[in-house]
Amino acid sequence: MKSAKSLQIQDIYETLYDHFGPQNWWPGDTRFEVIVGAILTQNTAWQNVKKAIENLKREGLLTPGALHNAAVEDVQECIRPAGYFRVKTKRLKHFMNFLFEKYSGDLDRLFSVPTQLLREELLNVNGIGEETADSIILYAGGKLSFVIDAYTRRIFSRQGIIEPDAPYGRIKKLFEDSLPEDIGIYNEYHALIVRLGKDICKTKPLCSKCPLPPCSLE
DNA sequence: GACCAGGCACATC
DNA sequence: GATGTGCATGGT
Repeated sequence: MKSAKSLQIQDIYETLYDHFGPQNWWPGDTRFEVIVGAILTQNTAWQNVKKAIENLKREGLLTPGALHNAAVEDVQECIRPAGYFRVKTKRLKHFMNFLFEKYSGDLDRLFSVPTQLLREELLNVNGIGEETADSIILYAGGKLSFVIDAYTRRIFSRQGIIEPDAPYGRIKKLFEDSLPEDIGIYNEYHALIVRLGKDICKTKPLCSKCPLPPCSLE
């Protein structure tokens, strides 16, 4: 038995997919690159994160062992373009310490942990909050965990489907209860929301170009 | 030059 | 428990 909100959430997925097509996220060649990107993109434009990732790759630091052993100053210099470079270096190091102390630096072992427990463990790492944890689980681990972000709040509150200040977990549960348990859909839906947010539904929205039903701004 | 970007931790009340 | 603040670079 699906609520009206669930049906809207399903309809909006169809609309966005038809409008934008598949987004093929996450941009990144390896699981480890996805994890690093998830931390670096916190409150930061992906454009800037790309430069940081390229720097890390060029310096040979984009593997668990290399990043774990890298000097703090070297990491800072690579990720400077992504902003918050001091805090983000700490956050990367916190994750590496967790990965090596608990899983010997082995991502296969990390992602063999059941999703719920994995999420709790990631949230215990200083610097990994709910969105970053869910991004890592979904896009690096390929496991079911819907990602909520600022765009999701903005777009779906304007649609009258959620309260703008609803807790993260409530929004996440609404999406997960509304959608089939399908990695491809979780993957594409969040990516499509970001696409809509970046292109159209910004703080200054271009509502004339929005494929969604009329919202509270129109 | 102001404003924004695919958050999070921590201080303070 | 709610609210405020620091963190930093680069594009519009």
